[in-house]
Amino acid sequence: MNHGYSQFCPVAKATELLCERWTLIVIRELVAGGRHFNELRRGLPRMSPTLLARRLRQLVEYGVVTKHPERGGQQAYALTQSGLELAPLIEALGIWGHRWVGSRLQDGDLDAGLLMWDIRRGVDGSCMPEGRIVVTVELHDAPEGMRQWWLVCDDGAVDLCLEDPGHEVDILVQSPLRVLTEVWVCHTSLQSALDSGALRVLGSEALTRVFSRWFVGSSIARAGAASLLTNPIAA
Amino acid sequence: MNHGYSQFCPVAKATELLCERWTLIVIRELVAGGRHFNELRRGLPRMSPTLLARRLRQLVEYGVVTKHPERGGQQAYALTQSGLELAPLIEALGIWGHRWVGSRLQDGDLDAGLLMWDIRRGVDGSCMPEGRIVVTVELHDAPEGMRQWWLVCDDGAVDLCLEDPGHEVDILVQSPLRVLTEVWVCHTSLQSALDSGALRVLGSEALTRVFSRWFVGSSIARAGAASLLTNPIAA
DNA sequence: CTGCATCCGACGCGATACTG
DNA sequence: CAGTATCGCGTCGGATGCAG
Repeated sequence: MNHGYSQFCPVAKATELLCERWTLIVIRELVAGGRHFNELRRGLPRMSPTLLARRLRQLVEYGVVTKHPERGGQQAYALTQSGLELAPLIEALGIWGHRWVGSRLQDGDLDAGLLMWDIRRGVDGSCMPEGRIVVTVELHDAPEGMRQWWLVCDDGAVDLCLEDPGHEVDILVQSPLRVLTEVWVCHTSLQSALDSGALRVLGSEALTRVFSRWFVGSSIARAGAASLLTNPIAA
Repeated sequence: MNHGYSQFCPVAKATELLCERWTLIVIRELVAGGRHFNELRRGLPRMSPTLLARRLRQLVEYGVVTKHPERGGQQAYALTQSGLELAPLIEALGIWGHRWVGSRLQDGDLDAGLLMWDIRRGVDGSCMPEGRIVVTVELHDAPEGMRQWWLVCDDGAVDLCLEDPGHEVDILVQSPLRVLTEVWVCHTSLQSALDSGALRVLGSEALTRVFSRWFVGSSIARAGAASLLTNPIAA
């Protein structure tokens, strides 16, 4: 017996491929726009490169992902049609997870680097005014070396730095890691985090108002929160 | 590190629970109506009872399944609200699997006992005329002892036997295991299997005509085939 | 018969280090 | 940057046993 289920059922055949450890998380990264090996790794900090390589190879083999070389020796991964059709499935899984296991965030699930990486690609750049806006995030209880971050927004594009890029800071965010994470995954509203005083946003009034529209939460979490509104949990 | 992903993303949290080995297949069995431990086992012939017990315990712990004793010392498992909300997800997974990995049926995926068990609960009993109808299935290339089956239909209910119940046979089906499986999962149409001569349905003309409406294929495979019609794979 | 618990062997996985 | 090499451990599968 290999790793299969020895079942003809289409659910079992799909599960054989998709529900091996890490596979769906890798696909989530690809759906979110990851293209290169080490770019994917940033969204998968606890996955060993060996296993990521193996999973990508499997996905290519099953026709879910393509891999082709770019100039400079880089390899570019992309979802095929069959992979793109997994996007609604990932979203449904996220909605279910948000609704039913979202409150089970253990301390071990908190990760400052992962959070900031997800924020970098998830904020709504179209909200920001023209020109360069620098947002500093201070996570005072994060591990040493992961406490201060800079998000440099320039015409919709966002850069993430762990070292001071030297620009003037426009918005300063201060929060415990857990609070910022819970706001980002739409488990707590930004407003209630502000009201409680756990999270602070400092800057000009105009910019702090923009912040609340810019910092909307990860797209998957937003979908989960939206489905909660239309379909509340029965008491 | 335990078995988690150390990620706050709702997809990762859902995956931690749902995408462990066998978990989704167990839920599929519950969605399909399985209630008791050994009833579930019939749909999971390659899963060890130890692991099934462990998975059920996990699902109860996460509030996806409830377990309560019935008269006679039996335990009844049932999906909670959160478990019921996984049904569309399972279906979507089945549709994807049918579309993209359905043709990857290896010989090891064929299982006469599992097929007949799935047929037993998947046929459309409402098509059958009043009174008792006995359908015999002969899978001549199945393993010794799994070659002849009786489906006794009585007012919508269907009984599956591996030994001759002694009634008169109304419909006789003869087929290789692979052909009947592929028809059941809607990978081959019943008509083309009949035309090729691989599959034979013997009996009165009226009953063999009923058979084609009765033997419609597993519900998950039907959903997959239907989605193929409305959304064909681009060439 | 149902619903597990226990033991053991195999292998998938994680961590770390290293290479073209 | 994009992986491969190696090794130890944990989890899974299979067989067996057993209580209600």
